[in-house]
Amino acid sequence: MARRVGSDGVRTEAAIRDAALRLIARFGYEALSMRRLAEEVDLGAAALYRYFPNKQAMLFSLLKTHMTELLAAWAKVRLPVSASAPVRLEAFTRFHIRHHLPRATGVFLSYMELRSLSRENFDAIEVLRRQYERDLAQILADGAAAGTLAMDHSRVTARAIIALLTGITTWYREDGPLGASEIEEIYWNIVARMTGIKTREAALCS
Amino acid sequence: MARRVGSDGVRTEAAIRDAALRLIARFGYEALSMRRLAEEVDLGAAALYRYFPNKQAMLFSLLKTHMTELLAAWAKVRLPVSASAPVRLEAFTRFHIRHHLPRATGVFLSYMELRSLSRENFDAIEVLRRQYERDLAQILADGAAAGTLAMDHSRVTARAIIALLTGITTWYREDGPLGASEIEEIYWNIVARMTGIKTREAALCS
DNA sequence: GCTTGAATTGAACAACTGTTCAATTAAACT
DNA sequence: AGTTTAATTGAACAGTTGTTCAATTCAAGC
Repeated sequence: MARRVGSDGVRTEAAIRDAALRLIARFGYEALSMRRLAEEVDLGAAALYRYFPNKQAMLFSLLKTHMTELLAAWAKVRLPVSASAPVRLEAFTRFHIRHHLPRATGVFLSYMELRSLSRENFDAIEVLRRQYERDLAQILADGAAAGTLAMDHSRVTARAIIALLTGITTWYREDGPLGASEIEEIYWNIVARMTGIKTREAALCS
Repeated sequence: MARRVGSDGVRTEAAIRDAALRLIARFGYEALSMRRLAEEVDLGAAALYRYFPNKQAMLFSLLKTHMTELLAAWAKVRLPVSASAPVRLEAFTRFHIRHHLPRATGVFLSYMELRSLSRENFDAIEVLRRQYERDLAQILADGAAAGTLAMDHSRVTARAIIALLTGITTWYREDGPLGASEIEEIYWNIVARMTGIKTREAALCS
């Protein structure tokens, strides 16, 4: 039967999280039963309760991990405010695409299953989401103030950009016609245009 | 009252559809039980099966109605190809926002619960969705060909625009700080910029 | 080999699932 | 009135749900 790695509970937990992400993305949180998930990782359903106190906590843990990983990864590549807004914006755009494309299932979950969270769990995730959004809005506001970007509402534009970039994951396929780097270029051009960049690709507006 | 069909069966069905839309948007399709839905409209659970053959058919009906209404409404305001691409694009943008803002729950469902559809039901909805998307892509392609718009990939840009516009429904609140018409202006400016419009607001690029 | 403690299990629980159907009520038509 | 048809129901069916727990298997330390 299941040839588990014994006391290496870490690998087991990772396998559970992985399967849970995949199955929830495919069928939805409510539609996924603990028995089905357990079967996927060759365990009895009861064994799952050694890794998560209950189903809701499992979902919360998945979503929270996704968001904290996102913020941690962004913190690593984020440019200092001393850099110009267009350069910081390009860094954000490329980072967002690079980080999200290989994590399509996690992204999907994070935007779809928020409603399955209890109120307090939802609030905890929302705080993280807004932090990310605010970071982008700040870049846009800085650019508008410095005259290197041109847009009407930095907060609204930030939301629009994130929606547009995240939407990639709904149609991107690894074996599709467009490669990740092509997509990166196309979308960076789009973002550059919609924020009225002036320092780069000025030819676009001539 | 002269019709043979039902006392006010139509009104009952509308009430059921309404409640179903609301409850599914809030808790998800899988999480909504027929008994809970029936309770919401003061019926026994069994009575629902007079209006829909089963739960899956109900969801499909809701999503299909949403999409056909969208396409029908768009067909009414769509401009002929004789009009310039920028004008047609503006019509599309404003239409999309006006149509979606008062239908937030339906929109949410249409993008969230696709995975809860059976394969064939999914395909039927997908056909409609792509038709809408192709319509926008055609406008962009026409504009690019005529030189009145400038973008790299009309298909990709069409998806980006729809994602960005539809994303409004995730944060728009009727009692929020931004009114519908304000949002319409902001987003039309965004779309105009990202498609490199040349005939209007040329000052943006100067 | 024996002990220890963690990992896993099968069985059980009570509640809930979508769906069916004969029986019943409500309404419409004659 | 009565007759016909539509609308609704309660009860039942056969599964499934998340979760608990005593009993068991397992891997490592002695």
